[in-house]
Amino acid sequence: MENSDDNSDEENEWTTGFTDVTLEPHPAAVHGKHNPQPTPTHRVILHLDLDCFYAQVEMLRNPALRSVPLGIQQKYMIVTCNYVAREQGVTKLMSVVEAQQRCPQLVLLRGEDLTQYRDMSYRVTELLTSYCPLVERLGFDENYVDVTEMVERRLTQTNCFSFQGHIYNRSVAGTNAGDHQRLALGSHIAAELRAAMDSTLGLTGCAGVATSKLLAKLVSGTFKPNQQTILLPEDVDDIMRQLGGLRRVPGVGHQTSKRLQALGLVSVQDLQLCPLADLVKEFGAPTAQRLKNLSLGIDTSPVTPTGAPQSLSDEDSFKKISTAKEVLEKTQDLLNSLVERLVFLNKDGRQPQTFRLTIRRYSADNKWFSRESRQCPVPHHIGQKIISGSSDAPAHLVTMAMKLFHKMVEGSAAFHLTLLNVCFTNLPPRVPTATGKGAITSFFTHGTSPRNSVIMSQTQEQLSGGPGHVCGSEDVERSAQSVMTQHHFLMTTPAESTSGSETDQHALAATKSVVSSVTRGRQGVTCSTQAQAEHDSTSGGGPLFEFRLPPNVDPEVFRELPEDIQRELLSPAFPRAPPASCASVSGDVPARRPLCFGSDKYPAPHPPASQLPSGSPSDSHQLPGRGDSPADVRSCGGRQAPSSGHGVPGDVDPTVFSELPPDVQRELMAAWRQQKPVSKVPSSVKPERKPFGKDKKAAAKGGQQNNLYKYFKPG
DNA sequence: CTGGGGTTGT
DNA sequence: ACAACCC
Repeated sequence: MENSDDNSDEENEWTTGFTDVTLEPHPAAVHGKHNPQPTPTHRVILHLDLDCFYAQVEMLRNPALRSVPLGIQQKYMIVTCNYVAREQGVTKLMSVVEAQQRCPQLVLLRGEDLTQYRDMSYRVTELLTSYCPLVERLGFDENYVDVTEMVERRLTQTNCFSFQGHIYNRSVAGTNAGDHQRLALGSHIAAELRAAMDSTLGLTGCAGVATSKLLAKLVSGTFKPNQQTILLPEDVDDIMRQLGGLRRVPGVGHQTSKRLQALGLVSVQDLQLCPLADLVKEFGAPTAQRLKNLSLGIDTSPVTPTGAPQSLSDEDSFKKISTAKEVLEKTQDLLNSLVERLVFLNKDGRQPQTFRLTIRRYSADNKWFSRESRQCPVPHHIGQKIISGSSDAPAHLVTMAMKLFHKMVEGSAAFHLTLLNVCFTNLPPRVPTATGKGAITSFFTHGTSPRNSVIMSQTQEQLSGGPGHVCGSEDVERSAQSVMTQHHFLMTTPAESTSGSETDQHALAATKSVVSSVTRGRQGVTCSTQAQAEHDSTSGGGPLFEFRLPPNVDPEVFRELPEDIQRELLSPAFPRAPPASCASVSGDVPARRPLCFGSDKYPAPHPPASQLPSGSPSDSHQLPGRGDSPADVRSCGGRQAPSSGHGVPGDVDPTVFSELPPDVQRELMAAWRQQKPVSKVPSSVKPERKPFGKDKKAAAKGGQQNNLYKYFKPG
């Protein structure tokens, strides 16, 4: 909402001190007992970092991999590996050869195709966003969350404080949580978010709790894996100096550290003590101040909600490409998958206005450096074709790409490329329409729409309540109602939409039925796909995605469908056969495991995190919606089985459940826990409900129900 | 034998 | 268009 920066009308004590920093680090954190006012004086920032993310995704898909050393390979590199492999000396960014020397039984999976990782990554961000709107992504496996407002809210609801997880450099027992109320509350929120990630997505990770992004990130990795750590203000200087090399400061990259080294600065302490004037000469005032602040552990940068991506690119590297024909074919492949991705992403109708082609030329000397690119505008009608799934759009794009290519490489000259990249940028900011359709499509967005986010987070706050506050069932009901209402919008035409819980339940039942039929359908379809060819995935000049849509599918309608369902429709076989190396490990590995949790999907031989070197002893699984007694009961150290039996009623297909948006999942679970409204949704809502209406266009403009039924009709 | 993505700033 | 940063 527009008043999201609301806390600035009060005087804030903490902003001024940072600009003229010549003093030592501590911002003197006195959030005091003398000041019981709710005015937020200190931020509480979380950094969440998933454990060996790609490996975790693969182990979710095939739990047999949990017990073997697993590496994810891109070209000649191990980009990440599970902890079994790490115990045997495999590390991130190690060459495949060395990894295999250290660990001959290492199981390798190809990780060049990021599709599933990206999908899961956005599910995580989406889940976090459903609790709190201020979520910033950093890569695929890290998120910052600004939980200041949630903390302030809980501050008003409790006067009993405790820490969850570790405290940097200190013992929990010897530290008074009452002296660090906000960070203490933040640590509970961190634990809840991690528990939510585990129980709804089956993913584990670390968290850091601190007063800035910088500090939260630095502290989050103190105890790995799957643990969390708080940094108290009095330990800021320690953690900074403990870093040692300047290169380890986030924001100081290779170039900057080299320039600093040229100034004689190598350790964090060197930079802390360096006169600002010296830095200004080398870097200019703004960067100089920023660098010095970083060295002091000072970082005022806000958590900026990432929202929908601002660019989409697809690239491949190779040893050599030296003919125009090869360039054309590679470009075609890249464009096919890029366009496909854009359509997936394009639930909200964004249209790229710029296209860019990037190359890397081989050069023995400066192998790494040279990337060159050329870009051009995307004509409006082409953009239209792209996002509407028109079959000839890629042809136009290939033409554009080759023109751009020849702006960099002369037609007659010899060349040697080692990389090609195609990229859509300049995606226009989304304009939420005032119409009903706008509201509907906003439901389908990645949860990154501010409007959507705010709604969800408020809902969630009501659900979770604060420590010490037992959430009233009224709150739960109202919250559930709000989400049901959105489903109702989704599933009914405006004419039918009367308010009332009964209608809402029918709408929800319809959702379940529809999703159920499609997910079940695909399980029959998918089986025994090929062993992935050694070489590249998708063909040379393979069919455009349009051809893979069912014949009578309106692309516009298609765009409105949930992502998972879109993907299923586009590639029913979902070609993801376990590579040969995997087959040797477990002959039983199925052709394709649906990418979601649930007892029938993930056999869950052990609950996801339970076999990991145990998390912090105080980790509890406080599920949202369960108003727990005040925070001092944290001896509930045992983990409840997270992913398998988390309270989904027996008459609900876990597959169906898992395909619902994460926030809706939580709403439903909350409602089930309270034995509330939706529990009486009939279990036998099999596709008996009649599809009606066959007018595609009319359906697309109006309610979604007809369209959905058209796709998923039982026949 | 260093990947396949992303963002911001100039 | 590129360089820097992040993972």
